[in-house]
Amino acid sequence: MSASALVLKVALPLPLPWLFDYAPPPGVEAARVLPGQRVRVPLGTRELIGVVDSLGAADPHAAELRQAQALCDDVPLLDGELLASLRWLARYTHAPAGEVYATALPAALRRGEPLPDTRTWAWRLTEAGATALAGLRKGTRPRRLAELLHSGDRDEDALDQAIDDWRIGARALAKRGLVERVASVVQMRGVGDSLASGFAPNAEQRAAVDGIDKASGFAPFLLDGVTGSGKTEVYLQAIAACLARGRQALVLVPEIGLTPQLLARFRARLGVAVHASHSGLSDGERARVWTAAWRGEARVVVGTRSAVFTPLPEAGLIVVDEEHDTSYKQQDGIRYHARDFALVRGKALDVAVVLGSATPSLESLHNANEGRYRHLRLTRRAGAARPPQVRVVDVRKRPLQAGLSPQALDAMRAALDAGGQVLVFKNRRGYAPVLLCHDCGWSAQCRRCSTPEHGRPMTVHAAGRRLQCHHCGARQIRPDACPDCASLALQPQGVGTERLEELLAERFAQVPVLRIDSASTRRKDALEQALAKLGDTPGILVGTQMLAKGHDLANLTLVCVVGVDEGLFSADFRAREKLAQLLIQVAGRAGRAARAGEVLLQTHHPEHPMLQTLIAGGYHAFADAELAERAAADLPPFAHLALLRAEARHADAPMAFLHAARQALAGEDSVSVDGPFPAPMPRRAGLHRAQLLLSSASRRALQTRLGLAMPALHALPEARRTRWSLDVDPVDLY
DNA sequence: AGCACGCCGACT
DNA sequence: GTCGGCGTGCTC
Repeated sequence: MSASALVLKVALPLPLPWLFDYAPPPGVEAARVLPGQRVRVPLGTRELIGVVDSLGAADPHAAELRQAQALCDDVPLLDGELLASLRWLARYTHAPAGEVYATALPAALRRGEPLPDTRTWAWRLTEAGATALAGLRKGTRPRRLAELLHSGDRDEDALDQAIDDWRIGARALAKRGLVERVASVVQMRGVGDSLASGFAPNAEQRAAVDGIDKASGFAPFLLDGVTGSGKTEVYLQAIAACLARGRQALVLVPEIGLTPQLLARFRARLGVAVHASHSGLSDGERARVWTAAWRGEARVVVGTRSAVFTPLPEAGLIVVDEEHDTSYKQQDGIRYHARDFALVRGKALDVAVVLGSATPSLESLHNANEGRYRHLRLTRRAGAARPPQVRVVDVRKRPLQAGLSPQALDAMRAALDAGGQVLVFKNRRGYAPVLLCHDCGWSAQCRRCSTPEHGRPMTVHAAGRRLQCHHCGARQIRPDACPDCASLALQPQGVGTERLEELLAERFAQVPVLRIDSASTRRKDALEQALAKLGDTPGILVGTQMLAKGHDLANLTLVCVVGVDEGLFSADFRAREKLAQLLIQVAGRAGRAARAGEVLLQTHHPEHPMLQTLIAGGYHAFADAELAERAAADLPPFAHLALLRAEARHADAPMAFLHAARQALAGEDSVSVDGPFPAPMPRRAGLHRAQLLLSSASRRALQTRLGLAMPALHALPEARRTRWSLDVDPVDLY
């Protein structure tokens, strides 16, 4: 092989920041290979599936050149806009290209499996089948299937809905020649017809739909609409218009937002196949949806976070529903943000991107304020829903039982006695509790970092014996008594609610107490089933964020929120934003009931400005105030962050690595580097964890600094003794 | 990330 | 005497 011969520069799914050179596979000319093609290559003793990143001259520093085994496809799977956007993502996250490509491909394709068959299939009753129908035993699966098919062919999709495990019956009947599988013709109903029915837009909805419709090229929108204002209707109209132009639409939803009801609504209204992509699907199903989109067959894809990697050769629109939802940020592996990446793709695809929420993220509101997004407001609720009454309960010096005050328990009793239902929300538990005085509400703040306007909470460390500032690293011994009121009732927040369900079950033994958490709701429809079983009868639901959305509870009359103070005083600067979003969502739930609901907030700080602003002025008043605070404190969206994390078995390895990393990251310009500090949760799964925080008002300066330092970080000897990762734009600083 | 290689403890 | 613990180093 001459020195000037072209080699394949292959991106492999390894945490190594370089490409691997390979000679083209036997019988393949390098010049005929295209970037984005999958290749099977040898590496050491194993075989891997990589993606051709580019073609070029062999790297003289590389080891011996080996030969790729085979190309997996005749054409690139990743090409055009998607390939370009993924390259951008690799650069932005400072992740190896191979890991980004692997993340973008569905698991089956990542393993090198061939592109799946994406034709839709239907089943038909043969003549023999029609004759034999009456002879099949009644009530059996084959009989039910045959009966269904007797009235006409059915798509496999439709069969999935109609008969559980119909394939077993189909196999039995097919063996006897009674049914056959036929490629089905995609039926497109008149899109306009189906949509027009039943939609009478109000002026705001009309304006939103028109704005999105009339946009040409890349156009980001923030669809900012209160609960029940009909955002989904606006999406449907915009998608219908997109379909009518002959383009594909991609809709991203949070994991809990992708319900069978939502899909049914989309399918019923749009009149075309709606492909769903989420973690509940098998590898094969996911690969089929991806491939159908790649082939341009799938016209509407609705999916969760990873669906942002759906190929869209004929893209017309991208929708991100509940754009503030933090589940859009991947928390391990490639730490991408699906909402942000959707915008990058929308720009590259030159299409409209609609971010929808009743409680937009401060990032998106800031972008709208700055004129980077068009701000569409929906302020009117459909129907007669009334906002619930919000009551702030001062729990200072009150005896709490499993975190509940006597007032809350009394209110629950009253609501249940009146035949109503009760929701108890636990605010997401603080991972690094702050110290709070139960008698006067004092909380531990860092003396060095806090200003009168902006307190910097200290978090409880070392089994409760020490306080530490996560921002400047200051430490102090935990005081025994409150510095303000000398009370001894100092408590780390976030403890004491574990027994909540137990207590409620004990106290209200005569009604059902349903616990809804991520474990119990993982199963499809588990939440719906639990709620259906409860019906309209009195009962208590206990849970976290998960409960904030979903099925309407017509008989819900009381919502209690515990853990409000954890949100008010958390060391996590996003805690107040998340709390405000939760409270607004909760209020939306309570407001949907036939009778006016009540929301009860337990706090040690009834006068807290955040609560007052939120209750009196609503989410936007809160957001304005919070944005002002973020600006004053140099926090996102006014500053850009990157977090370098490290963890290892040995206590000193992460700190040693981060100290060395700090040297490598040092520079002259406007990027500040804080740390390394032990992580707010300093030990997890037997590993010692620490982190280094970078921040800058200039995204570019931060990116430049990271780009320059990354090769050095990989080369550090300390890097081999610790697991480390970089998180650009972290949403959680732990 | 895997996987091999390598050098020290309790087992058939 | 060997199986296996995980530390270290390497992968075109």
